[in-house]
Amino acid sequence: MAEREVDRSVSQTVKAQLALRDQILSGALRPGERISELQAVETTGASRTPVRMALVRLEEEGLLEAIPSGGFMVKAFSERDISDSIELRGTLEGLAARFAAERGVSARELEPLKECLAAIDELLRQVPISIEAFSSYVALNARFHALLTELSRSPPLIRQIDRASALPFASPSGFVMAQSALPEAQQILIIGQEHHRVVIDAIENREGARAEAVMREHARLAVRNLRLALRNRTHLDLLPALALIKTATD
Amino acid sequence: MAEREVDRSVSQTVKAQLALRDQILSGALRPGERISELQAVETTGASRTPVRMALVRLEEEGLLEAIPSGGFMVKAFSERDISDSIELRGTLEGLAARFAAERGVSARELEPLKECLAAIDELLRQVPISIEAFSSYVALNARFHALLTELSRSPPLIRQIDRASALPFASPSGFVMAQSALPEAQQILIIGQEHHRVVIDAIENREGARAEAVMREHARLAVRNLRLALRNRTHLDLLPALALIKTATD
DNA sequence: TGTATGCGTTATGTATACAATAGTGGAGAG
DNA sequence: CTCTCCACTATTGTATACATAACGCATACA
Repeated sequence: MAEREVDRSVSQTVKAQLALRDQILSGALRPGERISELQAVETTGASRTPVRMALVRLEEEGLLEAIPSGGFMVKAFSERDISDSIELRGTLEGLAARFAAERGVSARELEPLKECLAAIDELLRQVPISIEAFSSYVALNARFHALLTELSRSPPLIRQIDRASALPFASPSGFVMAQSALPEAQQILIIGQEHHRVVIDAIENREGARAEAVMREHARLAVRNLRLALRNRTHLDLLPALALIKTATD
Repeated sequence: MAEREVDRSVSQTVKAQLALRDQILSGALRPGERISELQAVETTGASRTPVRMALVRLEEEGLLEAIPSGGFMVKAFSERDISDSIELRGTLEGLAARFAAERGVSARELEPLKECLAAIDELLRQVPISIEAFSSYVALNARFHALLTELSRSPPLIRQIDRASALPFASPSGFVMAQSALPEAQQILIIGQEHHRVVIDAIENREGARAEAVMREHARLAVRNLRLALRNRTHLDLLPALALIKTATD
């Protein structure tokens, strides 16, 4: 019998949660597939109690679905579910931007946002963009959105946005990855960057309505691009998050 | 030793979750107070495993907060947290109304909404409104909002709205309860009812922007009323949900 | 041949035992 | 008298044993 290798650095619950999430997002577990606790115990190395806690968390996170008769299955999403999630997130980010604008933000707090902006500008100067630069872009973009969310100073809203981003395609990096599958990718990234610039400007000038509007437009752009990207699925094999979309068209 | 009385009709996990939620919302457990598993085991009648699952769920729900060193405590909310949550919910409901309007809703689907509307009208005809009628109003109002949310036909959005309503004051009945503490309560309920009427009309005529706008206004009204109600706290002792608001002014 | 019923297996729900850690109180020394 | 350190206790984190319910298969009967 394999003696259990216990890693004491992180809790078993967290370890199991991360491992299971990886399995789901990587597509190792397919949508609709039932997830067996025993199997999860073997693959994660934790015992049943932490595995169960991880499963409950992932269910609340929206990646799993409880089966009425017991147990959990990997949730399946339709294309519309995904695009709705993106729009949902854009709406919440719009509210965050408005809060930031209305409540006032010091120049010092905007500094890191502007640094992000400048760094992204630098990356986008390359035509065409390299793989490494693209991956830096994804990270910077996610950071920009996270910082913007923080500016709202509203813990409930921040929490909700985090939740809404649990679905990989609803997260900023999800946007970006979907867009990367399009031929006109770089042009789209530049438009998105323009949105970022406008929202900062609106927040600086305390124009709440404008800040909100541009973030919503930002999300609508992402929705359009996602739709386009899904039309030519050829490029999308690389996107593990796509594994979550049901194969059957509903 | 007391033999454990096992209720097989519902799962122990659900039973524990409901019991704990009750304890929190009723104020039996105060904000900031650490919640002891052993104590929860005694009060809920379930054993530690289901209790822990319930605690995890309540944490994801936003009612509890994980303590870094282990365990959970009852989350405390500032007045702004609550008002932000109401506005957040209004924003999401606005999106739901817009989706409903844009995607089209059959007359048959609007029927139950209109019945709600009529029933509420009937109740509000009493001046002043009786306690029983008021409690019917709370239920009908919650039902109206739930039905409206459903019309969006967007599972991710519906899910998110449910989540956003976990905080008691962010729920429609929370709106109503806060409003009920005001002298001008009935007048406010009538204004709210007017909003309901407008959103139905907008959805029927497929005016997405108008449907969205009125739901957001609806929430802003609730925020204003909450602020007013909190000014004269005298009436609010009756609102158990208030137990979640931190006592210390931050 | 098809359907229904019963039994067996498997997986989940629940309970509890064990381990480890953090917090607390007391005692001793400076 | 106060501060620090050690030990003990209480509580959480983890593992596993036990109970129970669901699913599948096989067999028998219509």
